[in-house]
Amino acid sequence: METKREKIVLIDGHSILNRAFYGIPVLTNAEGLHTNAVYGFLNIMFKILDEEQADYLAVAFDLKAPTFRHKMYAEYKGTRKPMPQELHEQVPVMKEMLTAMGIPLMMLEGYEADDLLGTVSLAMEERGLEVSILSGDRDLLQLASDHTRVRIPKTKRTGTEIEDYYGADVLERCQVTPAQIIDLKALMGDASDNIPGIPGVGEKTAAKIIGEYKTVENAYEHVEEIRPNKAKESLKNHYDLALLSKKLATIDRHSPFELKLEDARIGNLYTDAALELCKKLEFKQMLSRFEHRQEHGQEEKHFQLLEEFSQAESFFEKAKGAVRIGFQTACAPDGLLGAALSLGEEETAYIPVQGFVTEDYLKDRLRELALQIPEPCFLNLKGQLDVFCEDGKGDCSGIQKNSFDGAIGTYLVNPLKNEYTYDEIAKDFLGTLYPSREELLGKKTLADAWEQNRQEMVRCICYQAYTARKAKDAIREQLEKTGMKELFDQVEMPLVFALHDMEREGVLVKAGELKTYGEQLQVKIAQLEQEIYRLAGEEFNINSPKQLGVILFEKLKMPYGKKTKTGYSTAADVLEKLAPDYPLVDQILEYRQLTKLKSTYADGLAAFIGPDGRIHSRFNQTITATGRISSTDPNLQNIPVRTELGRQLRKVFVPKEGCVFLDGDYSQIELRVLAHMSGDQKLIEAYREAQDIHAITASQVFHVPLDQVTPQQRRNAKAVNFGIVYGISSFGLSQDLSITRKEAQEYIEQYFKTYPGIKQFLDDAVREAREKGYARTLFGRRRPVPELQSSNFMQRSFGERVAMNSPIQGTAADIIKIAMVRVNGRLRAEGLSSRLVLQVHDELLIEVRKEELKQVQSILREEMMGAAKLAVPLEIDMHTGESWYDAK
DNA sequence: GTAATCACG
DNA sequence: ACGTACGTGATTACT
Repeated sequence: METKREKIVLIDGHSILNRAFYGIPVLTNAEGLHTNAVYGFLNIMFKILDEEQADYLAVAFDLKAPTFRHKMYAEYKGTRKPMPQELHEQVPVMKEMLTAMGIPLMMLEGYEADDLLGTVSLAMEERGLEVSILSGDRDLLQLASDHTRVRIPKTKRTGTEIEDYYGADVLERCQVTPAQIIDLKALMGDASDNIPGIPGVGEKTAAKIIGEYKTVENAYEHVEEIRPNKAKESLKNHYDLALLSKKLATIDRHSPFELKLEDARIGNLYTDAALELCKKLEFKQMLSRFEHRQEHGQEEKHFQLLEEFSQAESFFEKAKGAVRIGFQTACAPDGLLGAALSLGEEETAYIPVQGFVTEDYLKDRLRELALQIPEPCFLNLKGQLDVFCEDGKGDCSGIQKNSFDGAIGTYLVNPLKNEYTYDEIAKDFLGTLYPSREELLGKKTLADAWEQNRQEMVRCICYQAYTARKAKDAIREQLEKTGMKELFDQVEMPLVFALHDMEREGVLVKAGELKTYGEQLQVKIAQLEQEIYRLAGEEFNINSPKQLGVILFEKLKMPYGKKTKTGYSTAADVLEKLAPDYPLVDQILEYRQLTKLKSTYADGLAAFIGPDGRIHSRFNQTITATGRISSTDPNLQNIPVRTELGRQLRKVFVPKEGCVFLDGDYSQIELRVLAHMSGDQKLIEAYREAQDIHAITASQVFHVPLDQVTPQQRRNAKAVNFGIVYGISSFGLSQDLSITRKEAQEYIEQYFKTYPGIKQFLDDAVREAREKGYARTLFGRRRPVPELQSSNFMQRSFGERVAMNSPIQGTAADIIKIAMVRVNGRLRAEGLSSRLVLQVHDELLIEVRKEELKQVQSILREEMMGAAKLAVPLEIDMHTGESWYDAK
């Protein structure tokens, strides 16, 4: 019987860490420690181990002290470029992690990792093992043989693919033997490894020479035969360099390093120490590996499934005496499946709708409890409010007073998280690791999971109720510590109810007219399509930027402006520059506009019209980094308005019978916020004086009387005003205005000279964000800006713009949220049946009962204008109409 | 699943 | 030298 050869995997530590660092976007833990390289390293390491089922593993690192080969090179030319701080700080962490996993580190004073890999691979091969060397460095190809495989990870668009080289593969793909890789590098050099090579000899020439003469030495024996002449001369002039380069490129396979094989045997990688480190680094996905391997019984909660009516009854009886309860309902599209309640550490139970526990019974009990107990707790309350509101009227006021939503609280504490699920919240505030919903249920719906995987489904719902109750104190503590208690209690929590009301209300859409609109578009699209094919001389997919690029820039040889990662840019701003000269481009722009309207809006919206004829979009409160809300399924915050054809769409959004639309929108709220926050006297006065702020800006910046400002000057001033709000840069402004950077820079300087308070404010905003780690709004909302610590210029610049923009955009978001809460509250308090239906960042749309119009107009005006007391007035424009189109 | 494009504030 | 405006979401093509 043939015995299987044992396998060892050897990893080139710095090389893989380096690849991971540049391949994975910034990742930091709560302490601000960068973790992306360690994360990427572990990912690829696990992938290799899973795939190879190896028996042994060791990782090689260079030591800090200059090695023999470095020294030689240092004599030749300086030292290596230092690695960035963000990577540097991860090296010890990586070593700690490997050590925690019981993986030996191979290091030896005076030798590079390459040498250790070369030495150990040779020794292991001689002992009869199969060797795999994992490295990003092609230098190591010289180590490949029949039993040593060099594995080089490549980052492809589809993910990481690994190129494998045995000895024969090197010959096949590089046209030289592994040993000749050394000679090849000696001639062509390797910048990344600081091998100088022969000047003027690149990859092609080097391959040709080595292909013919096999070694550097032999090449010099026949140096006179070498062609081209340039290469020959360079070789002759740099003999010493060739020898040095060869020495540098040669990996020492006989260093005095010895790996004790038993130390490298792969045991349990998922040790307690590694688990702790993963927790500290916040490697959530990595942690699931630990959970699968170790029985972590200690965290298993006492979750009960109460299937009998009598059990449910007595549980509810006990619940009545509780102070704090965590709630989590389980909803399916067609009704309530059940609910979990968490009363205390050992008292969390799931009660399914079945038998005598009917949906109505359960709802009544839940509502009753939530109204009665002092501290009802939730995660994602808005999604559950239908269950807790009184039937019919949708009145949730009863539970509004005390209820606490931990997901909203967590969002305020850190708005950059992708998810605010129970497992994330437990990790952040309880320091415990619960299996996520995905881990428990996969992609199953709750209803399916209840049928197929009952135990896990119950655990999932119970974890949510449990975490909602358990995490409350820790979250509140953070909110107080960070000065966001008031924002949470007075704005975000009440907003949950306002948003719920809006979602429930929906907005009426004329389905028939929407359909007609789409059909009219389709007719024009078909015509344009034919015209485009005619002008292009062939049929192609106009929607494919790739195909379009080929037609425009290769076939028709139009000058291309920008390039994207994958090809020519066909974005609108590029095409607009071409449109005057090419009728085809003009047609394509129109085609784009029409197809967008058709697919996203005409067809897209139609699919969301419910049985009640209305669209119930979702308004998300935990998505944006700045504090704005977002709208999905469908997005009603980007309905066209800028072009007339698109704007027509708004005619299908109408009030119901007996109602009109009332629309209020803030006039330049962000600039007004800027005027207030900066305290710039000139800008404040400008706003107190007159309406047209852009013209005033132009007048002051360009030193011309207000009545002599040209339209061009006004446009420029307007662009600068926008730029300021976005975190001004001369590049961005020059792009926007199609001027040079220098001119843009002059505008900016002139602007700052006119409004010195603004310059001061923006500088302070960046400085404060850099010092404290976050930007802050007028109402105390925070946005972390970790990019400011980056050593990468581009990322740091981005951080600076964010630090300037977030307080402005965020404060405007705070203000309209306050207005919404107050408007919604007054509509209900004053017994009106008019309701908010949409919010579009600086605009509110209300469906108003006609007889309530006067009263609602006052409410909307008062609450929008009065939402904040600023140094400048908060002006609004208000309109009524029989459609959204008419009300704007 | 990602990239490109384009709709909004 | 670097190579961008801030914040979102939906659709389409393509791998």
